[in-house]
Amino acid sequence: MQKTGQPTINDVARIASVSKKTVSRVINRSPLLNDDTRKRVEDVIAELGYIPNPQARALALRRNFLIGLVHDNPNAQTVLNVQQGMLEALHGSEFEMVVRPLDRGSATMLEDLRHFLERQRLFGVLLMPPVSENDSVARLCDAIGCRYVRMGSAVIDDNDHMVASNDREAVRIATEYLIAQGHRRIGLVAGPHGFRSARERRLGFEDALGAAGIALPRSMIADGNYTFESGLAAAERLLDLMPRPTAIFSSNDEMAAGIIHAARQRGLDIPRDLSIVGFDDTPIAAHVWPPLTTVRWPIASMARSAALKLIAGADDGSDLVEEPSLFLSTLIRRGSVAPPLDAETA
Amino acid sequence: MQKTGQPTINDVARIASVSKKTVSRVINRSPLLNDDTRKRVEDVIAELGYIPNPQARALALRRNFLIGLVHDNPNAQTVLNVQQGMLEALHGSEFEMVVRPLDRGSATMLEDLRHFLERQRLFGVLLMPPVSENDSVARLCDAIGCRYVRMGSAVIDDNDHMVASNDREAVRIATEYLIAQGHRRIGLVAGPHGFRSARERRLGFEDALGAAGIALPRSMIADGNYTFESGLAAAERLLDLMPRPTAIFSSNDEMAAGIIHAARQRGLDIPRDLSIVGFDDTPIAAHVWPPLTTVRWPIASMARSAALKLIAGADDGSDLVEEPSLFLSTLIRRGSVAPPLDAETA
DNA sequence: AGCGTATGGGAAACCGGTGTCATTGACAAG
DNA sequence: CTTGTCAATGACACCGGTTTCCCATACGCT
Repeated sequence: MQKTGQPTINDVARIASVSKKTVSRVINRSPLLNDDTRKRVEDVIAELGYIPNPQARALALRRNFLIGLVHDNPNAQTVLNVQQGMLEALHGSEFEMVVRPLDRGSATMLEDLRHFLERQRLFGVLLMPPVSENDSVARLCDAIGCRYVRMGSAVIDDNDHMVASNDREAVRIATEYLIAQGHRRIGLVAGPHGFRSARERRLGFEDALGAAGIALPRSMIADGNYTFESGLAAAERLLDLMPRPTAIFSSNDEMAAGIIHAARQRGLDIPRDLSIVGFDDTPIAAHVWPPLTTVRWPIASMARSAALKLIAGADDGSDLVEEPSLFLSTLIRRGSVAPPLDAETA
Repeated sequence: MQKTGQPTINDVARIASVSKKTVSRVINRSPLLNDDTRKRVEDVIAELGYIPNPQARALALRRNFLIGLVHDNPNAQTVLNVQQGMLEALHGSEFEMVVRPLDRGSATMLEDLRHFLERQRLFGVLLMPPVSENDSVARLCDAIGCRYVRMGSAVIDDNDHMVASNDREAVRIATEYLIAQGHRRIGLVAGPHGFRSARERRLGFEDALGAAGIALPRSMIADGNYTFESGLAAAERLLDLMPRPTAIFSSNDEMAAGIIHAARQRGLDIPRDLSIVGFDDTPIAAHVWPPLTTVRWPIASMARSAALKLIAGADDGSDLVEEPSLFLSTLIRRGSVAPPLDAETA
């Protein structure tokens, strides 16, 4: 009877006149193998174009080779950067990536995730912010026995479960840069409540102002939710102030684009009348006019590292190089910052 | 001995005092079952929280429940919209989505894909443009026995394997709109060679001009490659012309943003001095100033439909509703188009 | 009562791998 | 010449489902 599908381990074993087990040993690079035998089996494998069936392997090994990406991040570029970083790490391994967006705000979010994890029995999941900041999600993974690594803007878990950037420090440095340019009235467009990144960035902002002895009236802080529109609305509030700020730090680029928009509508020139610093260094930052000075967040590298952490120890050759847990963001200087006008007159 | 993992079909069978096969029948809703038995088994399943192991199922059924998304599209928003549409379709089914970016231009691209498909034995793949336009990829899927559906901007395969938008017609309508506003010198920023969408959009543009009896000198066409930078460069070429165009159709939004950028650098006012129409309706279109008049491409719906086509017939309850194969793009009018100045003086 | 037939349900093989343990032969040590 | 050790390999059960086939019972009919 003609076999229809791909060759199996049995075909290889039969043709090479060895047992399945020996073929299995060849595949798994067992050291206890005669070189002649190995060669013979390898030849047959090559000739047949045999590829082990991952489903069967998964069943026998009682674990599968799927890594989940769980996210509820609204920014497409960010999500795709993470995907790219993950896939880079998974490339060459036997793991594949399955993507699971979560509906933040949905009451059944946790239940959905549990269902997903239990059904698919994933080898591990990578948690993207903001859902990664949710401790009950991490506890759920633990309870189910699913490995996980969280990405975030501050260290909120042990090194094996965490890959973080130093948002607070990065924003402090960015703000210090504005201060060094001579700015004293600096506004903040904050991120949404409940986002750890929003909090870290705000703290970094306050750190810098505090260290420079600059007062931060509540009116200089406007809330946003990381969207273009919210940035626009926040900027309108800030630009109505008398005197108005000479610089604004925006907690992400998307909102910074909204701020630019708002400033332009009032006929303000950037950076002459208003300096702006963003965060993320998404493509939008380089595409607005003027190009945005912003903080670059090494997101793909973080995701890559997170994925490597996840599959570390999964026998398949991945060396036990300790993956870093902290990634440093850097300030990218472009054209949206200049000294304030009133500094020149001083 | 304490079982460590999740309950299996054997546990259910033992506790319900039936055979594995009967449990299997319950799971698969076999009609030849006594209601009492069914109830009893269902109770045990609920009590244990039993969930069938997809790996074991995949092995026994000789097929798995993974749908691949194969893409080499540089636009993050587009890719994510497709993912969202796919996941919508897959939601509630037992299928999961695995993502596979391809390195267009890589010589081993086809070999990489073959390797991926053979190893993972995917149930099916969804092909995004531009790779979906590559016939050898489709043939590869056929040869391997992997189902596939292609997304594209023109019908290039039979309805079972294709979900298309009507780019040509949509661009014709968009261009007719520019003509109706009074424009006669209209430039085109074309997409990259080898992209079907680029060709279709160009053809639609030419259709409209031809029907209106407007000549299209070669100089009015500038090549781009769908990136912001290429749009900027193309616009610089077009805006150097004497007389310069009063309107430009850009084959996508990203390049349109570049055109806006270039126009602004020359002190041109949009839309007074230059009207611009884009394509895609990505978020960028609403965020540039002025908001971009563009063609909206129902990409998530297309992806949803494509995924439904893929899993159609996979027993699991999905009705045999015939999924549409052609999706209509629509013109979204925003602020980047106005009548030309010289029309007013005429 | 005897018999065919439909229906519910079980035993065992199978899917394609891996783990455990036994077997074999070669060789060094006693 | 035995015995022990070790390297190389095979036999067989197992992972958790599905499929095939077969049996037992209940029912309708003559």
